[in-house]
Amino acid sequence: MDSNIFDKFISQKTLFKNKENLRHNFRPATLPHRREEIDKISYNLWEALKGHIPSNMTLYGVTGAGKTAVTDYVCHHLKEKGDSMGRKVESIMVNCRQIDTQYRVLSHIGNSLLEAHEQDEIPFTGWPTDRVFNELVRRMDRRGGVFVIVLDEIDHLVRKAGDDLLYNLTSMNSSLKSARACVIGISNDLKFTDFLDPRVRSRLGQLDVLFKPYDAEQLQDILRQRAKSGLNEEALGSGVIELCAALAAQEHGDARCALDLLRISAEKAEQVGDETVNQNHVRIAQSQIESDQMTPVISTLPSQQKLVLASVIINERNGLRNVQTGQVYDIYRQACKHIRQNPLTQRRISGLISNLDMLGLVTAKTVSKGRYGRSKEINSSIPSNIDPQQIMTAAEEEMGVVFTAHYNHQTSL
DNA sequence: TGTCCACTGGAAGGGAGGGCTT
DNA sequence: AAGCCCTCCCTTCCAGTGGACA
Repeated sequence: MDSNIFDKFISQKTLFKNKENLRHNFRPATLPHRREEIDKISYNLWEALKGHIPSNMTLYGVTGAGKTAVTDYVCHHLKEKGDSMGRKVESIMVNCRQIDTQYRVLSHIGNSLLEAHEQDEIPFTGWPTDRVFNELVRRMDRRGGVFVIVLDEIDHLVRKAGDDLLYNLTSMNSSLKSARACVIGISNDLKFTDFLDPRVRSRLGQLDVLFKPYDAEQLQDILRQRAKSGLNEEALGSGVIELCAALAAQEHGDARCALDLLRISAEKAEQVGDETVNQNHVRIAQSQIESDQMTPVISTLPSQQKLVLASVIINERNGLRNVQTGQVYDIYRQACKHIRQNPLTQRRISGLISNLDMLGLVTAKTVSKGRYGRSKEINSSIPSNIDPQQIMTAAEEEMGVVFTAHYNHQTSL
C-alpha cells in the first residue's frame, strides 16, 4: 500500500488542544493583569459610542508589555458594542514598523476603507501626499461614524519620517464632515515625543497610558491561562511555565517571548514524540528562537549592510572587541576591494552601523576616548555558529546579480 | 584651561526607479 | 511624452562633542 509522507503526522498524538491560543496575536477572552490599562482606554473610547470624539492617546511600554494586545482587545469590544448599539465605530491598526512613511500609512488606511466591490485602490506611489489625505478624508466621510486609528510602533515612524503624519491625522477632524477620528499611538520609547512639534505633542498626548513590564508571576498567570486552552492538560511537565516565565522576565518581562517559548517548547516535545513538555524542551526552544530570529533578518539585509556586518564579525573573530567605526570601515574597504566593489563613504557606513544596532544585530555605543576622539564601540550580537564568510558571499552574489542584470540591460539596448 | 581627536549626526541635495496625470 | 510626485540609497558638507592630554 502506498504511504504518504504526512500519514505519520495524522496518527501522531498531539500535545496541543489549540495551537493558535498560544500565539501572541491571539485574542483571549480576558487579559490578566491589565485591568487598569483596559479601563483607562475603554473609558476614553466610550465617548465614541456616544458619538463624540475620544481623546487622542499615547500608550507607552516595553515590547511584550501588552500594549498591542490591550488595544486590539478594547477595539474589538468597542466594535461589538457599537454594532449592538447601532453606532458606527471602526478601528484601523497600522504597524508603523512595516508601513513607515506618511504616504504609505495614509494609503494603507485609505485602502482598508474600500468596500468589497470597489477597485480604485490608492497606488503605492505616484500621488501627491495631500491627494492621498483628501481621498482618505472623503472615504471616511462616506462611511461616517467614529474612526479609531491605531499607530503601532509610532516611535519608529516618527524617527524615520518626522511628525507630518501625526500633524495631519490629529488635525483631521477639521477636514472631516460627517465622520470623526481619534488617534492612538503605541510606542516602545517613552521619550519619542521629544521629536514632535509642540502642537502635535499636545494634541497626541491628551491621554497617556503607561504599561509596566510584566513580572515573572504575572507572566506565569498569562501562560497558565493560555496553556489551559492551548495545551492538553497532561502535556505540561512540572516547572515549565515557571521556567518560560523566568526566562521571559529576564527579557524585560516580554509576554510575547514567554508565549513563543511555551509554544515552541511544546512543538519540540511533540516532534521527538514526548508526551509531556519538560524544562529541557524549553532550553532547546530558547536557543532555536535566538537563531531563528537572527537568520531571516540577516538574509534580508541589503548587500552593503551585509558587508558591514561581516566586517564587524571578522574583526571580532580576530579577537577584537569594542571595535571603533574607523576599524570597521577599514575592514569593510578591504572586503569591497576583495569583491571588486566601490566602497561607500564612512558617513554612510556610520549610518549603516546605527541601523544594524537598531536591528539588534550589533551593539553600538557612542563613547568618547578623550584626546583619541569620539566614536562608537561596536560588538556583534551574532551567535558564533554564523559564519561571516557566508554573509560576505551572500552580499557578493547579490551585487553580482545586480551587476549582471545591469549589464544585460545595457547590452539589450 | 584650552586643544584636538575621531568621529557623530543633521541637513541638503542628487539621481535612479517606481508610478500617476494631462 | 512631458511634467509631476514619492521612495530609497547615497554623497557632501559641516557644526558639535566628550574627555584625555599638554
